[in-house]
Amino acid sequence: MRQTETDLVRALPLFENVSEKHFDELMSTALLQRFPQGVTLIQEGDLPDFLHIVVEGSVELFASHDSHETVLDILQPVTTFILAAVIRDEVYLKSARTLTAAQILMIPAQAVRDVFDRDAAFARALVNELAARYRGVVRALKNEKLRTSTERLANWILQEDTRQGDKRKISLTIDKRTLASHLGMTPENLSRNLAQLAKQGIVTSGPVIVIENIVELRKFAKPNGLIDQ
Amino acid sequence: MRQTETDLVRALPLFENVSEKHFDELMSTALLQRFPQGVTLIQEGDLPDFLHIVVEGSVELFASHDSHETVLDILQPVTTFILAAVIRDEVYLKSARTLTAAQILMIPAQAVRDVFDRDAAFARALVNELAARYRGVVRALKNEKLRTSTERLANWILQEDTRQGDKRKISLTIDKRTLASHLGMTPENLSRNLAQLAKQGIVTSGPVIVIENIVELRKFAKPNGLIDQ
DNA sequence: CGCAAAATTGAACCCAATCAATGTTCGTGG
DNA sequence: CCACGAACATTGATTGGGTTCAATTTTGCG
Repeated sequence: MRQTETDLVRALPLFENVSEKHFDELMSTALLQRFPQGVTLIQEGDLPDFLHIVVEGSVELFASHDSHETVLDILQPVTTFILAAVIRDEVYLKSARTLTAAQILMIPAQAVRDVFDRDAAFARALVNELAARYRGVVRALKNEKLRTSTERLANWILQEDTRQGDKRKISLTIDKRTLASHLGMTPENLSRNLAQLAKQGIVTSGPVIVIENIVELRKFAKPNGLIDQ
Repeated sequence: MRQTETDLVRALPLFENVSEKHFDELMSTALLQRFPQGVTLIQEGDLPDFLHIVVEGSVELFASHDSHETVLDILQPVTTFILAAVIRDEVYLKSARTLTAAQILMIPAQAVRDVFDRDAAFARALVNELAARYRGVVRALKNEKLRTSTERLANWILQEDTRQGDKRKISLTIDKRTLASHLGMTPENLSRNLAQLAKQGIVTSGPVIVIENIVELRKFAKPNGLIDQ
């Protein structure tokens, strides 16, 4: 593992205040691996071997039941995942697969639990990380239960515009099928919803979305600090 | 606060291994209060003053947006709530109200954060509690996204039957409106769904649900250890 | 009893998924 | 450089799950 990557991980809130000794202990047994696109990293129902951290690329978390599948989250660098399962040493509730080629740091679950028992700063950081994740899922649940799919899309566009620097012009980095499932809808519905939002001043052509009238869009989307962050 | 109640709280996994000194510190500033039914205990958007623990009665967690409301969870004794907001000292994402008359233990948020910084056992217990809660929300999200409302009801009946001692005869302790919103449906739909489940051997009369054919019901419900616990 | 709240039933409507057909884009190889 | 195929995207038609509104029945309680 190269120094730049170690530094990247070291800078994560999760490891910021961990002692040098314990950090080295965690990293010494860690693996940094490259995966091609479309690889299943973990499978719901399995017991956790590693704490995973997306260092590069993107990863989708999903779950299946009765031959249906739903995307629960899409992760960008740098993010830990399946922390809760590692902490409790219980089976994964979600599966994960790479959406793009990706680089994943894997820290043995036992090492995480060991250091967590001995390093108070790490324990505290874990609580904070978990609390943040918890709130993320609650937001997702509210988004799902309190909004229509068109509203979810409108809010996603507003957030993505902010993320891309308020250019009122968004470039899609993931394909629309993936975006659709991220937003909890079918690809067909994403098409229809984008067409629908033309009434609110949205113009779509291929992988580019232009916001012509952000006031109208905001009025329709009704962004909410207790759902969106 | 009476000794029996202190003992009850002391026995919670969250406080089990906390030192006597720190436990006393937490309890000395805590308040144990009785509330009538229908009282709003916390309001989404407010900053947390207390960590709450349901000691008696039941409490519902809900959220509102654009004049719609959805129930996110129903809590029975003995359970902490809004832990994540307290840890991070960030606004509540949910509101809480009593469903019945209830007794609530309230520990000042600052005291929780103070002890958490000094007591490693408490910090560890918090991580475990939070991880468990996190997994609970993930299960709820999967339940919502991967099942129809009739399936959610069927699974709820199976779980409730187990909880009430496998008598194949369930008594409803909460009214049907509340149950409906807990299961993510309208009261009208709960009625229809119960009628629907007659085909699977469910007989409903008033607040009593009888399971005549549990094999059929299971076949329909398709319980799943990665959604239901 | 008699009233109010809760529960049920019916009808119309809405949102979203599915199925099917068509159009578009893009990478590959001739 | 063009032709082709495969995956992706759009559009239309249909269906289904679920909400809403309205009317009626049942329940619980003073």
